Amino acid sequence: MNPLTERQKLILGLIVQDYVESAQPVGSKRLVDHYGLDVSSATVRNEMAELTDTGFLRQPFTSAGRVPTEEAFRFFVGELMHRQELPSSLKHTISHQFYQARHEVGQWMRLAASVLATQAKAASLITLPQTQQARFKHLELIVTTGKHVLMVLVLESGQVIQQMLVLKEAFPQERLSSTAEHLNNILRGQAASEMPAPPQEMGTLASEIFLLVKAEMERLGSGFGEVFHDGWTNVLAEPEFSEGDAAQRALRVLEERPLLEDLLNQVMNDSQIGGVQVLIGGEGRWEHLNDFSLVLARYGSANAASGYLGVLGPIRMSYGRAVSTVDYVAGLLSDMVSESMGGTEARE
Amino acid sequence: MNPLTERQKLILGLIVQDYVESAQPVGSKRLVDHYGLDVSSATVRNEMAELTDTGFLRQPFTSAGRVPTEEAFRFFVGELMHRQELPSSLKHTISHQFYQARHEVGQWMRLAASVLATQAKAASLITLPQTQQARFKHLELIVTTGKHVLMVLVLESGQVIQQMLVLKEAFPQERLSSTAEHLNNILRGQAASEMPAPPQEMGTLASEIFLLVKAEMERLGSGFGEVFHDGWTNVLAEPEFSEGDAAQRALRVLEERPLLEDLLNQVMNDSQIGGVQVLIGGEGRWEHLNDFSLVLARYGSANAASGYLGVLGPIRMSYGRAVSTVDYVAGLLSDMVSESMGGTEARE
DNA sequence: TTTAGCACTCTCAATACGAGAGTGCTAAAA
DNA sequence: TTTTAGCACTCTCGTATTGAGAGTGCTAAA
Repeated sequence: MNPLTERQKLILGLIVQDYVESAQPVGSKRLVDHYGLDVSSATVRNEMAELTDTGFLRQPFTSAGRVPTEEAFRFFVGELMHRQELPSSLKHTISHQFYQARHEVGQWMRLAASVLATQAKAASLITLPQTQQARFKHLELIVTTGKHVLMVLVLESGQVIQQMLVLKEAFPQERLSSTAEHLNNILRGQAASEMPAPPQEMGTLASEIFLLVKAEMERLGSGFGEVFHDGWTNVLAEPEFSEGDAAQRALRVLEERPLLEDLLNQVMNDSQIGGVQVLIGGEGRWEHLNDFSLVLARYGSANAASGYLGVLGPIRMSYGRAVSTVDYVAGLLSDMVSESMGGTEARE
Repeated sequence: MNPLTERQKLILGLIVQDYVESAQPVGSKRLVDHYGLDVSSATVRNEMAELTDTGFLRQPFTSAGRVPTEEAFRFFVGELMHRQELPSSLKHTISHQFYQARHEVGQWMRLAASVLATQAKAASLITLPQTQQARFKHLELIVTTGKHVLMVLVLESGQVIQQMLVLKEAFPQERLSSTAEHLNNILRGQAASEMPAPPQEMGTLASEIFLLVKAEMERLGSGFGEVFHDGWTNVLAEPEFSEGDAAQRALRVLEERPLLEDLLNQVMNDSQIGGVQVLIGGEGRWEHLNDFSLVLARYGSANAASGYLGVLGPIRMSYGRAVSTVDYVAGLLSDMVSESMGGTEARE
């Protein structure tokens, strides 16, 4: 209830720090010995008793050391933690790697997943950058052989969708090109929701393609598409998951798509690009995350495409490192998005 | 040494079957009771003692039941197993789902991973279909805004590569289209290895794009690209992985790319499309797979693109189900590949 | 060759016990 | 009033012990 004294904050911070490193309950004596406190262990014990009453610490059993509660981690993240920025030499290396991967979105994603996982020593998740509302930009139809036609659909956000179509009959490339050109003129700048039914006078070929384009843009609007990830072995290596079903529960976040979509929508629904959200434990809402924490951010640019990224680790994770890593990578990806899709903001 | 008698084969088969279901060592009495053998448990014990000498069974400790060795599973898969085909109603449902996903390769992959994981109750892995040698088919350059240009590169295998380029100066669409057309004429049908250096007389823009195309096609040639997967929770749910580091070792197959590439290259190097390879235990060569088995197949069409797919589960897995599932899905994907890239075989 | 019978072996679960760690409390010191 | 030393107390964890039970291997008879 009462605000914590400075000394209590110090002790709480040290307990969190020690527990994060050791995964062991922390005792009063250990605290005094290792961190050179200028009070005795008895004094620490008194403070610890108080912190236990306040709900920040708990004892696994009568005479073990103390373990921080989820509440303590939330307090730590909110008020005690200081970021552990990546060394700038490392930042240079990383941004150089991103520069080399600049051409292909899939490569950014894999790289970002790998960097997040390695630096935060946790599992990482990233969704593809997507627009709120997909808008048509350009359509290209390319004959491959006979009835097989490759449809390449470009959205204003820069997303590209490719589909292989098998038509009922073969058409020459010129016919397909002119059809594509025709549709380009009709559809440019439109969202799926604004598209009418194909006009009566439109040819069979054109209206078939029209409907495919519309259907595909509608499909794009739902869900996050592919989710990239890395570093699950980091999580499985943590002692708290060496037995029991916790690890399995966490993997469900990856494999049961609705779970992840629900989670991101609820946690990030009002978050701006630039901030980092920390979810500690299931927060009573997500049982399968009961022993895990998530550090999440949104990246991209507000009026073009944006996506989510984050790391998942044990509650006992190094938040200082995780938050600054997530923040840094989110910034990098935001730069990548606005650079490579640079034109799109000009629509304003 | 001596070939097994029919009765020994029967008993070995039953032990494997029972152990797969129960995950418990199998005793002689249990065998007689549950499977209605018309011999006594003492007789079974004698046979079991012999099978133990031969190396097909082992006892976890002096007086537990018997557990099949890896050798036994290999024998089982080779000679005793009968496939457990999926019910045909299920096959219909599945092939219908594939039909609906026919337009986009990523969707096939996700669907196939999901079907494999669900039906074989194991983790699934699939690589994208790729050609041995990427051949240029078509290039398209699309202005997005100002200096930002989208490059769409189509290969004869049907693969499409998209890249966002930022040029040094802005060009009008017509200029880019004619450059693309020019390159299309020069490069059609060529593999990266056959491409010369860009001719001197070629313009700066054209040769810049030329080099990008070449570099990208070379990059494509190495590695499997993205690997789709599903069903790791199935594996983590197995009792043998509830503790220990086995689960972590298995996930490394996914997260350490060279491991997977090495594995697929060695196991599948001479395999034809149509066959199923079974890898039981690490086979002494892959330590991290020591407690796991893999059922692998190649799909695609020999002269167009092909890829690998398979499931990973405990050694104690239901091979009958896994083999027929992998085989069935491989067949489906092969059909998808040859249908959607149908034209390509015509090159012959 | 098969089978009944039986002694034997080894695991697993339950129990007991001591060492050790860390606490909470009390009373003295600052 | 706050801090500290001292100490009894509590509880876990590792080790040792024990008994029940499961399943075997062997022997001798069918």
